[in-house]
Amino acid sequence: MNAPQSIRLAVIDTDSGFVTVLAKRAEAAGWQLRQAAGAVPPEELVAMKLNALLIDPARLGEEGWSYLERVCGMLPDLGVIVCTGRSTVAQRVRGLRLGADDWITKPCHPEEAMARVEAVSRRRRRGRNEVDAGPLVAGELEIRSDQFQAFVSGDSLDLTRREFELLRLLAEARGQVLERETIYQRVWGYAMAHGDRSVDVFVRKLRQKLEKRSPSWSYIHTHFGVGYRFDPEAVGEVVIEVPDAPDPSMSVEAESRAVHNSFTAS
Amino acid sequence: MNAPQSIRLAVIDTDSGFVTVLAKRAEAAGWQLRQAAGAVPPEELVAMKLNALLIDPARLGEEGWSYLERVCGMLPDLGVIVCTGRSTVAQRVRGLRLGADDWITKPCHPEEAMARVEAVSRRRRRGRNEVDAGPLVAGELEIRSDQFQAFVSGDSLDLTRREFELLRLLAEARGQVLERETIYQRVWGYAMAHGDRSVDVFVRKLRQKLEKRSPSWSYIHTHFGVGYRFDPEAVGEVVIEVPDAPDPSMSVEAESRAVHNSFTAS
DNA sequence: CGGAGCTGTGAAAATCCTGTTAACGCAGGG
DNA sequence: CCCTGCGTTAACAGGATTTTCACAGCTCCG
Repeated sequence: MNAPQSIRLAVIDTDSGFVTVLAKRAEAAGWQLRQAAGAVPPEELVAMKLNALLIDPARLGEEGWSYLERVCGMLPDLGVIVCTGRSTVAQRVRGLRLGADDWITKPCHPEEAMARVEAVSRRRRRGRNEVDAGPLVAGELEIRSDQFQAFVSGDSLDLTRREFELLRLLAEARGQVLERETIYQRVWGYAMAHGDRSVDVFVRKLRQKLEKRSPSWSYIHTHFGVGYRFDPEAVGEVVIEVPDAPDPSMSVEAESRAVHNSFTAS
Repeated sequence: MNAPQSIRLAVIDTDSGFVTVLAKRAEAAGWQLRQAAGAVPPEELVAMKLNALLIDPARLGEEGWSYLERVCGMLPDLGVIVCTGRSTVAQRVRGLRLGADDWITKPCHPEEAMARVEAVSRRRRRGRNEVDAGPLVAGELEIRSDQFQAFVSGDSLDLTRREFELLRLLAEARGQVLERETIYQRVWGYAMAHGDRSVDVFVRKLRQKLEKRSPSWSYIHTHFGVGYRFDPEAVGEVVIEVPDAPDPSMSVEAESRAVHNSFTAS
C-alpha cells in the first residue's frame, strides 16, 4: 500500500567519505537529506520535520552522550540511528536504552544504513497516527488528508477518492509540472497504458468541482504535450455580479477556459 | 522516563545455548517470554499479544525468508528482530526491507539483544498510548472501556467484544475518516485480507444496535471508497408519529438508510 | 493556412463498492 | 450431544465511480 515514500533524514557526522557516499544514494532514492557537522539544537531538528536522524556521537566529543540523550528526550517521535566506529556492548546498550532506535557499527555498507533508516522510519510512522501534516492550504482551498476531502471555507468539494488522491498529488507538488505517466503511476499505482485518458478526465472533473466552489481561482494548469501543474492563481477578473441571472454558467465557463490554457508558464 | 515495562516476547530459535541464557535474563527483567522451535502460524502469534518477536530464520531452513515476510506482512504492528549467524549485507538489507525492525548478528551479547528488543518495543508503544480514564460520551452514547460496553441513558447496547472494540476505535478517532485496512489492523490485530468484508458487516451490526437505542442520532458515516467516520449527529427529522401503525420498521429503516450515506464530510 | 497531434467534453458502458441477508463453522454451556 | 451466541464468508442488488469512446476545439509547426 505504501510505496517507498520519501524519507526526510538528517546526518550529523564529519566522516566525509561515508556521508558523501550515503548522500549520493539517498538522493538517488529520492530522500530529502540534510547534513550537519556538529550538535544541532533540538529545536532546529524539529523544524526540519525529520523522519530520522543518523548520528555519530563520537564526532561530537565529550558531549556526544548527553546530546544523544537530550535529542531522544526532547523528540521522542524522531527515529534515531547511531552509526559509529568500534564500540563495546555496554556502550551500545547504553545508547539504545537512552532512546536510540538502532546502532550501526562503522565501517558499514551505505545500503544497510539506508535499510535500517527505512526500518526505523517505518515503525515510527506506524505508531503515530499518520496525520503527518496539518491541512494543506492553497488559495481558497484546504486539503485535509485525515478527511480525504478538500474544502473551501468549510464546504466540502465532495471529491471521490481518486479525485482526492489526484488533487493531493498535484497540490503536494505545487508549482511543478507533472507528466501524465508520473501522475498515473503515483495515483493509480501502476503504469499507464498507452492512450489512456483517465488523467485528463479526472483533471476535468476536478476543475469542474473546484470552479463550482472557488470560481475566482484557477488551480490546475495544462502544459501542452507534457502534463499538468498545480498553482493557485487568483483570476484577474473580479466576479461579475449576476445575482438573479438564472444561468450564468455559459459566461463562467467561457472565461475559465481561457484561464486554464496558460501554457507558457514556468 | 519509560519505566522498563514488562515486555511480551516470543523467540523462534533452536540455538538452546543462546535461548536459555536470554530466557534467564528476560525472566529476571520480568518479561513474559514464549519459546518456539519452528514456524508458528501468524494467527497464534496474534493470540499471544506480543510486543516483539526474536527470530533466527536460518533455523527454519528454506522457508525462513517467506515466513519472515508473511509474519511482517500480516502483523505490521509487531516488532520483529532477526538474530542469526553470519550474513551478507544483501541478506540484512533484504530482511530489513521485508519488514524486520532490526537485525543482530550472532554471537551477540544477550544484554544487547534485550536492549534492541526494548528499543523496538518502545516504538510500538508510543503510538497506542494512554490510559483514557473517564467514559467517552458522544451524542446520547456513553462508551465505557471499563465495562466493554456502550450505553444510552443507562441501557446497554449489548455489544459483543468485537463490536465494542470497533465502536471504541471509531469513537476515539471522532471526526476522522478511517480506512478499512486501518480499522481491521487495529481491531483485529493483523492485516486485512483482500476482499474481506468483516468491517462492513460489523459496522452494520453496530448501526443496527445504535439505531435501536438511539434512533434520533446518526453516528457512523460511510465515506465511499475510503472507510468510515464516527461523528454523532442529531437526525434532522423528528420522529414521525405512527401511533397505530402495526409495523413502523420499514419507514424507520428507509429513513436511516438515507442518513447513513452522508458522504460529504463536513 | 492547414494538417497532425493533443486536450476538453459529455455520455454510455463497464467496474467497483457498500448495504444486507443468510448460511456456516466453532466453542462454550447445559 | 444439542443449543446458543459470535465471528466469518459468500452472494446479490442497487448505486456510485471509473473507463472508454467519439468528437469538437486548440496548439504547434511547417
